Amino acid sequence: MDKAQIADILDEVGTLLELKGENPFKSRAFHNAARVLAGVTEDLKTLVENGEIRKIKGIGESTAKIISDLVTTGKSPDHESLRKFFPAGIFDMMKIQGMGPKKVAFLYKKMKISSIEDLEKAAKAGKLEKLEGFGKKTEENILLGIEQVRKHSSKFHINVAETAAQSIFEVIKSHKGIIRAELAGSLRRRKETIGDIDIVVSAKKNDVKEIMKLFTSHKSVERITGEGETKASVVLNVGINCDLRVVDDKEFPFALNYFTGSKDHNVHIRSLARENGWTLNEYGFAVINAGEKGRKSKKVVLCKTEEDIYRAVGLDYVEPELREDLGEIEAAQSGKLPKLVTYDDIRGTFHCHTNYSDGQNTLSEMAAGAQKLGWEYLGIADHSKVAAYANGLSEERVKKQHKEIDTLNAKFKNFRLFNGSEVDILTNGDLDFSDKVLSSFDYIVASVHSNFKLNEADMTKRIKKALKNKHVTILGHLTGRLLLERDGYPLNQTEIINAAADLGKIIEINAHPMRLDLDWQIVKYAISKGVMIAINPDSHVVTGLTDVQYGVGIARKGWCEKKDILNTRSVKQVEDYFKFRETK
DNA sequence: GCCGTTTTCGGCCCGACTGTTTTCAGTCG
Repeated sequence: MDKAQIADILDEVGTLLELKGENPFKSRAFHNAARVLAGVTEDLKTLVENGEIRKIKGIGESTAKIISDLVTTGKSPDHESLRKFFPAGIFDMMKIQGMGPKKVAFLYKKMKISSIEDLEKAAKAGKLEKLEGFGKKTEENILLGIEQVRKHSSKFHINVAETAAQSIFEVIKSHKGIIRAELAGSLRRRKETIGDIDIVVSAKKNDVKEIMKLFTSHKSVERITGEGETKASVVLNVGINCDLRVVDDKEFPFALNYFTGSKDHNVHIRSLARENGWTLNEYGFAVINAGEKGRKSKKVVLCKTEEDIYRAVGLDYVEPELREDLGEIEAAQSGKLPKLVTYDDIRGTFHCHTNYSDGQNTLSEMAAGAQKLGWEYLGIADHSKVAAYANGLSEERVKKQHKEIDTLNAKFKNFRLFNGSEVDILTNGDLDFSDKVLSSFDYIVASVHSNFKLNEADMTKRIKKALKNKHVTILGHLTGRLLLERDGYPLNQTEIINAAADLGKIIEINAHPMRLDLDWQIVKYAISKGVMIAINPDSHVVTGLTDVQYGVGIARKGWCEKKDILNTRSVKQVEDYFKFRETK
């Protein structure tokens, strides 16, 4: 059983304890252990065998026992005995907005409701409104919530969320009463997938009502789910939840910090504030009165920016991308935060699509976008012919594109388009173009886009065969996170990286350059083997100019050097990031 | 359940909003 599965079970134990109505701190301990475990990089089996697992902060006697049981036998008696109390469908019910552990457990005990279907039936029959603590409104909201769960994914890819957010954010930001405005939450932390959009603004009191109205009446709002004096919540028509919070300008940095999260980062920061005798909330610091615990007096530390807040609790400024309570706070205490790759470090990217295939922009628009960002090159890698779904290029269209690239390149100064192709790896490991056509490109990205259902051994064999093709420069999306919330296809990543190391190939990792958490172990392994990596958040949805905004090519050695596009600064920073992660 | 360089017991972040309630529990982030 792997680490992710074990973390899921610890989470489930935490939820089961909540359902049982146990001490909330007890259930939190399990959720916390799950999170800590997910960030552990060492081999779990070794940690269990040598007892080191107990030394990890957040993993105690009980959680270590569950982990140990799962690692050695694949089963945990503690987990299984808890599962007997509630049927599996109960977890689905908790995905419905407004349905927490108390309500779910109550409905199960009272009415034996144990699935979304049961719940829907009961709500439609009007059986819920008569129950204690429930009412007509709750019943309606449950039905709306069920509809939403069925209609939409609970997570959205960052560029879907960002597009939705920008449209409403621009309108709010342009209101004359706005003093400061930021997109917060996981969007600001640049997570790969986004649960909901958080907007934090500061404004004069007189304008608050109008700003709230502007928000709830925006054209992209499908439904208003909450509307108070300073906070409103809506569901946008793409299905994503969006919250607006309006505060006084002196509270803005605190609100921004609070709503950027992550929750675990906030909790840790607050405990640091407590050590100083303060409480911290979204409005500011307050001192805790001695003797009268919990009572607050006036604010003690004036902070104009987030930097000030971090300084006040003795920390270096922590970039939003690092705020996960995975060691960044300890690093900030000792001045050991890594310097992140920034957009200024990016000199170009290799995996971009144009409207020749499934991109949204023309070659010249893409080139113009890249130059506007100060980049030195852009690699065009449209799809190959078998990718009919993506309007893949035939041999004739490849020639046409090359001509157009040549014409454009002749006009550029200090900028260059590389003519590449994202060529499909066919089921048998062959590539989708002949050798002759392949040799007409500057470089080839070889990717799997079909037959994902092969078993691990066959998929690995297929990719290794493609890697051996001398024309292949980059293996596209090794991590294979092609679709939202899908973990990609089965393949032996270690074996592939070893092969790439032997053959001098580049591996593409689909993760935001500043957020390599999801894949950092495999990236670290690649670097340790001397394999060059190219990082993209998710090539499959990165089409059109969004490529230019998100994509990053990080070259380590080899073919890029020949073309004078080595990006040593970024590599250094990525390596620093890994060193930082490694010491956690 | 987990933690601790003042601690092995007594804390554990904190507030807005909703819907149900006559003062608050539950949910959410």
